[in-house]
Amino acid sequence: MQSHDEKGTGMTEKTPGRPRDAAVSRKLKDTALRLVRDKGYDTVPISAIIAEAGVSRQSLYNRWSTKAELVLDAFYDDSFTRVAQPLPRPDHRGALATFLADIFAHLAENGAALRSLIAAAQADETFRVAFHDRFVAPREEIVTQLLHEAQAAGELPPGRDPELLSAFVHGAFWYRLLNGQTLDDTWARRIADGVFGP
Amino acid sequence: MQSHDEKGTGMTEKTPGRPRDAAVSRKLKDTALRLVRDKGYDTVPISAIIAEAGVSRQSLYNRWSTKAELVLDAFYDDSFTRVAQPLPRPDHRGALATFLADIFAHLAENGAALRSLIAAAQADETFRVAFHDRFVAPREEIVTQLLHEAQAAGELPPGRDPELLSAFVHGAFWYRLLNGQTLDDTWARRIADGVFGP
Amino acid sequence: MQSHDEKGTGMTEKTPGRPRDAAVSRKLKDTALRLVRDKGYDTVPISAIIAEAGVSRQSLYNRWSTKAELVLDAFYDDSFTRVAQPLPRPDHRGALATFLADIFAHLAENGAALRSLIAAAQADETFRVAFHDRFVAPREEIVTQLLHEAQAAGELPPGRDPELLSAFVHGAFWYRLLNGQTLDDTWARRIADGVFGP
Amino acid sequence: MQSHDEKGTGMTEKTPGRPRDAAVSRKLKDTALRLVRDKGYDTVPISAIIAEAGVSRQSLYNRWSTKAELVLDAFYDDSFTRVAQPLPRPDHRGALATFLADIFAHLAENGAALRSLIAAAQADETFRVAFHDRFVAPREEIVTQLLHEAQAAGELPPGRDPELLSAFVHGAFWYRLLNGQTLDDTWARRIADGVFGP
DNA sequence: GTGTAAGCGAGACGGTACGTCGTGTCTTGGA
DNA sequence: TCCAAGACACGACGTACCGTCTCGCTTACAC
Repeated sequence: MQSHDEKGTGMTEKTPGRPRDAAVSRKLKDTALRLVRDKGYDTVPISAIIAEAGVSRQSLYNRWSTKAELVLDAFYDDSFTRVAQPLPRPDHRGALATFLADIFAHLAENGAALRSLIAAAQADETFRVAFHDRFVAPREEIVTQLLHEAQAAGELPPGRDPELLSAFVHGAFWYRLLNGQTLDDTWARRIADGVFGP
Repeated sequence: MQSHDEKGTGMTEKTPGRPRDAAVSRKLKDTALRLVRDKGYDTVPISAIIAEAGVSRQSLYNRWSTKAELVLDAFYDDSFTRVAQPLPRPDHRGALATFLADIFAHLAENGAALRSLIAAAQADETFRVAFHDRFVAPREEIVTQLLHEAQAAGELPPGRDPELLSAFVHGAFWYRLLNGQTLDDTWARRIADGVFGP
Repeated sequence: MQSHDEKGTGMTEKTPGRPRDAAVSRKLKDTALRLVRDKGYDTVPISAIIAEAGVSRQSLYNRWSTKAELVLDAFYDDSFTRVAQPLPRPDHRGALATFLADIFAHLAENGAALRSLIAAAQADETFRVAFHDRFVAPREEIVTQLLHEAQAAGELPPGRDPELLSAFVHGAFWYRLLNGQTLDDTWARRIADGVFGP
Repeated sequence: MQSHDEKGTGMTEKTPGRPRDAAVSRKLKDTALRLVRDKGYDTVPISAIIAEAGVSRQSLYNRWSTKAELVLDAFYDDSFTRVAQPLPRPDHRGALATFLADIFAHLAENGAALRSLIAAAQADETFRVAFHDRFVAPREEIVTQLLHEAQAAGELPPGRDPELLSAFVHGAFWYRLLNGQTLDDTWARRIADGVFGP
């Protein structure tokens, strides 16, 4: 629940002057999250966010340089972000299917916003990196880890390439998401089966 | 080399008045293509395209409603668009690797633009559909077809799911592209091997 | 009733493209004039002018670079601007008094605006020059001319210095105006008497 | 060398708490004076003054409500402000010329700032009054007094109107100043001659 | 001494205004 | 009807000041 992108608050060193008002950050992130979910990323102008949040323009720019960064932070704070749910061990195939099904369930609410974040990432390299580090990489790591464990447990044939399979899994996920296709439990199962084999 | 998106030219019905100047369309598409490749999709304003093309604003809007549609058309015209290169039959695994390697080679030049098109597609549903129908689906179909043939030829185990594998292939491609990772011959081979098994 | 400051319309050469809409200029100048008269020069933001005029921001900047230039043009167009009322010849002292009394009468309505224009002129040299050339100098010239004629007619002693006396006249006017003091017929008479001697 | 406008220090009543730091006032006035002289009144934002002075924003607002008041105070402190130099008696015409020449000499350095103070006075009535009381009225009084004495001494014809002549003198001064015209010894002499007659 | 009250540097904060940019529609004159 | 040129309404942007506020600290005086 703590921010990563906010400017100048990297460390907790004591700074002179009036401290940033946490409520302002809170309101901005909450409003941004809500508006982006409701109307979509680029339909929402910055002015709308600050107006709804009842906050001054400068207060936003004091914290974030871009709408993208604000929204990224907002999503990170959001529960959607919980990433590290422990996966049940014995059945790795089922674990993967469940993990994917969970993510897909969240996309019902956040899919549009996630798509717009991916889109925004294509126009801004530093944002892309931040987005990758905080959202993409952790999830990919989880799957890669799971596949390695499955291989160690003999559930996945030793010849398979976990990194590649992880890219397959996330790729299939992104590909369908960005092409406006459905992502449901069936697809989660199908992907898991495709990875572990018939 | 013929346009699909251009407005009002679907049929060759006789219209009264002065006919559209094909050179204008040509200049617009060429300029759009060049500028987008050079500076990126959303760095290039429409004003810049018409200025460079030496064409009036209205002439553009007579043909396309959006920058996205123009650029889509421009890319469609471009050689990058050739999609249906015949695949050599006997070795399907190798055919897939070659097919991917070809695409990846084109991305060296067009990757950035393609990414921005995918990004633009996230904000505009009708554009997304057009983009999908003209760029995404054909290529996916090629791979699906190839996998089916490979299965028929016994090169791919019968238990495998060609549609899913096709999603894996394109997903891996998109995933790496959109995350700014390299796509080279090695990856093409690795993907093909991942699909056909070790 | 024709503008001097409007950009790019110095000559009546035929320009290609859609011509400027005279109604837009009209509305801008009228609104600017009214608002400045009512609320004072720097109390009126540009945004208020364009909002009231129902005109786009760019349309204003197409014509004038500054609020100052717009307002100056607006005042120039205004009847307040009529400057060259012919002065009755025989009685030069009375003519001067009448001329001043006329101006003072106009100040009842425009005094505040004139003060704010003078103030604005102090911050912007080019505006100051424009203001001087179009408003100040013509009036000073009238008085100087009148004094010369009076001198020729023997009404003003030959030893007097018309340029200086003209500066005295306008100076007294400005001095009282800018110091918030009254300017009425009595003062007009008093100034005229001071110039021509008892 | 003592301030008039500073808030809350009118009397020397004992106030509890830490007393104001005179050095802060000093630094503010000095910096304001210097910056305004160098770059002009409205080119200098308050932020620049406090930054240069190394003083906090609040410390300024503790003392003055406006940039205008601060600058007014700064100028009042400045040597330019010395107003009451005794005038030599016998030759009143020469005394006036000298008085004006002195003022004009100071304007070489302070003219721009004085103009901007006059400008600021047009937008703020209470400031206008303060400015008038401290800068304008005293000087006008000196001249009026001098003219009365000259009249008593028979140097100025009894029919002349000292108040009007004083307005002439200062008016001519302001008029030329605000219109960006030169003010030098020649003009001082010319004005004096105009007042006393040939 | 200790408490109280204000000054002080620093900087956040809600505002307001600014001038620029981009978009899609429109209105000229001429082809 | 097309075309080049450019005006137009609209809406968003990021910046600049302003005057107020809230921190933590310091400085005086009163008790």
